[in-house]
Amino acid sequence: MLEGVERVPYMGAMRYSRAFIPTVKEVPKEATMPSHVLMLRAGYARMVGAGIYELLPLGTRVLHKIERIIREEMDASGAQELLMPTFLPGDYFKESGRWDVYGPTLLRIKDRKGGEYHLAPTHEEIITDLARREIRSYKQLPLNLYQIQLKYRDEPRPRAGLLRCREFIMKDAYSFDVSEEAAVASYDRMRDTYHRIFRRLGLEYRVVEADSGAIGGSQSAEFQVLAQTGEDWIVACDACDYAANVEVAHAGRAAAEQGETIDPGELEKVETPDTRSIEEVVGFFGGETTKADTLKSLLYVAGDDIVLAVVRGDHELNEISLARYLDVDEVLLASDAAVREATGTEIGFVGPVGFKGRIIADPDAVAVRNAIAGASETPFHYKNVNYGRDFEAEVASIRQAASGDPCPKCGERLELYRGIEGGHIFVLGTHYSDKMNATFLDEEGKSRSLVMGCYGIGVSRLIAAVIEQHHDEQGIRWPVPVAPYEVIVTPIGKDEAPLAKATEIYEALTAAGIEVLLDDRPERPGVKFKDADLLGIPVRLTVGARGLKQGTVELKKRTDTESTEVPIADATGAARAALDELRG
RNA sequence: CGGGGCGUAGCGCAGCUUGGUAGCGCGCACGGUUCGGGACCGUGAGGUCGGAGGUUCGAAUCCUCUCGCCCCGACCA
Repeated sequence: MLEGVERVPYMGAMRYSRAFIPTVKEVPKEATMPSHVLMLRAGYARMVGAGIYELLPLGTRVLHKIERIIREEMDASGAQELLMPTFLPGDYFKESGRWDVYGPTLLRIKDRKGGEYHLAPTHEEIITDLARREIRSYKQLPLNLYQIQLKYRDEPRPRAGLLRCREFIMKDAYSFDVSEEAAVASYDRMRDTYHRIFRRLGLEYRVVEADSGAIGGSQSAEFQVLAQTGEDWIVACDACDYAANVEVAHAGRAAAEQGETIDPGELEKVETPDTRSIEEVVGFFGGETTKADTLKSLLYVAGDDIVLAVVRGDHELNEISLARYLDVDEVLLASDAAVREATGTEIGFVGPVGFKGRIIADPDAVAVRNAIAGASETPFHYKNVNYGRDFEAEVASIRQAASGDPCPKCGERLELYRGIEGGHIFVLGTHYSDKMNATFLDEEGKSRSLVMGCYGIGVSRLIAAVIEQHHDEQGIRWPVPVAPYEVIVTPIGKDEAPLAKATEIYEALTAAGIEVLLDDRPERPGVKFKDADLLGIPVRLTVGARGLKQGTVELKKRTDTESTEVPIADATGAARAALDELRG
């Protein structure tokens, strides 16, 4: 027996006077975005180094809430949780080739004997190794295994608090199937599961087409949490379900908007000093000239070749689209020297007319009549450049989609959003199982490669993502399912009565299974209100002498500006009703 | 890795240009007054001025190197 130790319920209750919630008034100077500022100010997290954070008790409670939702939905989908090591021998990544491919992002460690190890940035290899050792028969499939744990990436630039860390918590799941079709079925099931998870977290998000990046794979989708502070740009159609990361988005073709009826003018070379950018070119020609009347010509190195990419002046080139079209891993913008060598002119005066190499032009670029383009001679531009007459090119969609572009699916208007990548799901196929010889025997006794999928959720990142979507000037406004406490009971005034009554209410709420914080600190009302708003607890019950006389307490939702009086006897019921209402 | 900024008390900052031995606000401790939206008065504790080297009688301040953090870009499941 532990004498004299106060027992408190596990999930439910906490007295503020005993809680470790170090709030601060001033904005820490290293933080710029709302979630970062608020997590530090409200005492949810502290920084230890760039991209390395401590989660304090409140932050940990939120993390556990998110994890719990993820576990419930993952388990419901038939996936099973396991734990894999974080500290890994280098052999597995060497076997898959990622020891080299990952480069400096992989945090490498040598042990005392000089053996090469690393901290896991992700676990495809390790799980594939487990699978090849343990899966032998189609009868063991399908199988979906997941884990929630720390991952490490030596990011070139950690930033934005928990949004981009070097150490972070991730849920990832790996599915194993007998065939591509079965793998796609697993993928679809995960997609549904992710919808449930993101909805329960109270997030506004879009599922978007995405680049599958270094992981490879035939299909992938990102779950992008919409936030002005997000790192990714996505386009989405409001009329249909098309949505894509701008990395891979295509703009649909507008129906002959540009006057194809305009007569082509005579090609004319114009001396245009100091016009290296499109802005400067437009400024030089002045008058009615707009960026859309010009062609932007960019020289790219693709493998051993140099190609000229042409987009309309007001458009941005999409390097991923260009690389895909050229079927290379990546394209690099040519250096000044390379441009001079290939074209004999300076950057800013390059153009398609007379270019003696491969030209890739965007459909919108070739549609421009009487365009202005570089003359491949310094310092000159051509006027009245027309595709077909003055230059030829391979036409391919290589520009970034932008706000107002037509949707490639339905033709309606695309809108641009910023997003935080909260989850990413992939069909991997046999990429890893082939490399690592992970096979099983099918019904006919034939050996076949396991067909895999992988599914990540940036769990710690989502804490910040939720705050980005749910805050105001005063502080955080947690959605009920992830709030560290559901109700804060705030006794006001120096008398005994409010604290005594508040304590009763606190105990009643706890008994009713509601998670409560009792602000029993001997602070002035203003301090308590400010802290309650900052912490973001969804429901506040204020117990003051004023109300006690009339037998009422005050109930205020964090998202409301007005409070309501409720009878003391009814406090628990009213709180529960308010929470239910907030949950929707 | 390129460009920019910042390191002085727990937090936010001044002092540096023109060297002379460190200050303000918040927070913290104690006493008193106050008590429905970050109160007030008084007293007090707290600093290797990021680190190393140099110049100088003397360095937070000038010089060199270095480490860390933030922002923009490059990069990025």
